[in-house]
Amino acid sequence: MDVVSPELINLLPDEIMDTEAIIAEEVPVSAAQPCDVAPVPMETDAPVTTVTAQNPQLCATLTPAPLRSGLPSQLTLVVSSASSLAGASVPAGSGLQKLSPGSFAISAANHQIILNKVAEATKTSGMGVSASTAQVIKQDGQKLLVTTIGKSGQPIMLQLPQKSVLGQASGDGKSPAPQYKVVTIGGRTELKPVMGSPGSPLPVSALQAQQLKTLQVGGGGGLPFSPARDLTVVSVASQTPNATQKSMGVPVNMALGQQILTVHQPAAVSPSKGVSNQSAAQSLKPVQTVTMGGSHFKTIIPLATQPNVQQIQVPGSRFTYVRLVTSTTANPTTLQAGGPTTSTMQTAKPMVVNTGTVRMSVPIAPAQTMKQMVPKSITTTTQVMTNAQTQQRLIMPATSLPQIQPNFTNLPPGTVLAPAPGTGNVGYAVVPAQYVAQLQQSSLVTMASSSGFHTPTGVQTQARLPVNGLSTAPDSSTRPRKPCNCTKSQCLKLYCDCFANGEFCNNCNCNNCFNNLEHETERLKAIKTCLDRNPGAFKPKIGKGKQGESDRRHSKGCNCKRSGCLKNYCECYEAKIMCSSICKCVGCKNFEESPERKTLMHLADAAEVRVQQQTAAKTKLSSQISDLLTRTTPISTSGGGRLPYTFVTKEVVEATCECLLDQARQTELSGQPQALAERLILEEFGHCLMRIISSAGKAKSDCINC
DNA sequence: GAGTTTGAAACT
DNA sequence: CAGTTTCAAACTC
Repeated sequence: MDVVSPELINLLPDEIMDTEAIIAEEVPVSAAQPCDVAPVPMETDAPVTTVTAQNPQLCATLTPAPLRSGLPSQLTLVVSSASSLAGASVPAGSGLQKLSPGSFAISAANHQIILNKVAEATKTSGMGVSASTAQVIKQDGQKLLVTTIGKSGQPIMLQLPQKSVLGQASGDGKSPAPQYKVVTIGGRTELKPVMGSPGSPLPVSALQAQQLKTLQVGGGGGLPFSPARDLTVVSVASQTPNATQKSMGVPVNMALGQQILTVHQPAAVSPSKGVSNQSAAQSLKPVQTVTMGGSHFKTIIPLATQPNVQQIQVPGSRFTYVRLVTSTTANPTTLQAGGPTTSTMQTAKPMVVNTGTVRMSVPIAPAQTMKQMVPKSITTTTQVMTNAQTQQRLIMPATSLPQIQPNFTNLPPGTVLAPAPGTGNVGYAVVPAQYVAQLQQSSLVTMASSSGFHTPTGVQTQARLPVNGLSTAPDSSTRPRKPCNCTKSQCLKLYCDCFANGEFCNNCNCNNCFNNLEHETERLKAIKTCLDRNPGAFKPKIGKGKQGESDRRHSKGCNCKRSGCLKNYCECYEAKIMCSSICKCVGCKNFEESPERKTLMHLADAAEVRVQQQTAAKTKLSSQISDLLTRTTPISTSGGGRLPYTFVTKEVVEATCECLLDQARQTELSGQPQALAERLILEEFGHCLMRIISSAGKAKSDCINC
């Protein structure tokens, strides 16, 4: 049975697809909760191993089975709970949950174990609170997919709305559309019972604390995402129990570190991508829940081993979109796009990390660099965010996007979209790839929601070094940016360079800045306002020519009146391009043959050379001094307060002279008066002496110490 | 660092 | 669309 389509596979975290992991993995049942493995008659099509869990705590045991072959491997899986799993097919009190032989299959191709028809568990609902809530998979027709055990040991549960995949098989309308629950049992030694302790009267239901939200972001239905790619994502949101929510017990450990991923399963057998499958989307169960820890259950995300960065590559868009995920108290909601639901996303791996308070994904970098930047910083980030008190959110709600952004491709990177009405705190953030770099360099990620994700007051977290913006093309997505100094615009108008370039303010000097995730709503409104005024407001002003930079030109042209377009007031000059016919400038001197321009360029080049030479000379001098001091310092003569004289070697003198000559050249090139030139040279000489003395003194003290 | 100049953005 | 105002960066002293 081909349960998981290639599209889905692409969506799955690596752990799930790790065949080796499951093969090599030891039985993941926690030692603390030993499980009895007992053969139980089941309605299975193939002999399997049974996995039992001690009542009332659940545990699951997977007996490693060869999965490499294409044939369904035999596996025994017994999930049992004496109180909750005493289904009809399970001897009462035996504590065994039977899985019929036909109830599962192993899809070697997908490295998944498919447990079918665990509906019997629902019959046990009356046997106790635990049974009624979550200890078993109780939805009739549901199927449990036990995926491979991730190397990281992170259980991953996937919900596969089955109706869209296999629901056709049950098209008689009488039998409920089966659903697949994909559960990765990766606990290893971390595997712990999901249920409460035997003494606990109440089985702790993860559903009480969490819920899954299924979001479908489709393009064909008017959503701003790519029409070619639809994505269903699920947020796991903390919540209060909701009557509309269906609880599903997970007889495996879903403790710390779990990942929950819901993927809208497209027509698995359909070879075509992008085929509309709206009915499938509509068939999504609004809520799929997993019983875990307790009402206050929190999941600590072991990010070090997980691909936290989730990116969504939108065809036709130059941006990489990422999801910000936080918990939410919103009611269980299924957000669906109106358009096609076939998931063909190749690059995105929706992964919702669940915490009791905060969950997130990290803004993303270009796809090609994604994996490089994921690990460490994300870990730090998430640790911080786990402690936060507020909730972050998932990607953009399909229902609200059209209202917010008529043209998604015009969204500036960094756009944070407001939560959709009625969806609680679920929202989306579209973050530019550049911002990833900011995050990468920032030890603290402050993706704050309006409800209180804390950012150090008054401190932006931009990590990008303020490099002269002139050095790179302004339309470059990687252009370094100076910190802004906005005071009145709240950094929400195009006056603000950060905002205009779709970046969050970071390490800026702005006052009352709203260009951050703390002010998502305001920022969103501002973006919308700008786009209403000018749909291309966030498009690069300097368009690339057809044949490279030589054809770069300002998209609108400048309007300079007094600067002659030879100062940085002029956007053309600032971008190091010449004015073009579309410019409306007066007295323009920024054209190819302009002598003024040539002079300026010459001076600029000279200045650049000067800086380089100066830097090189200073570096050389310093290194030579250090080298000489380490080799020739006569300690015996360095007693008292006198410095050794031997450091004034030939090399030091030569390096000093180089510095002085460089200085002389620079003053000459810049046309400085002789008096000033002499002064600058003398000053440079003084600097050299200071460095020599300083290095000598340091070397002296070092030698004394040694 | 304060003040001025400049031109894009925003506004009317 | 044009004129005016606002704004922040560039520039000067």
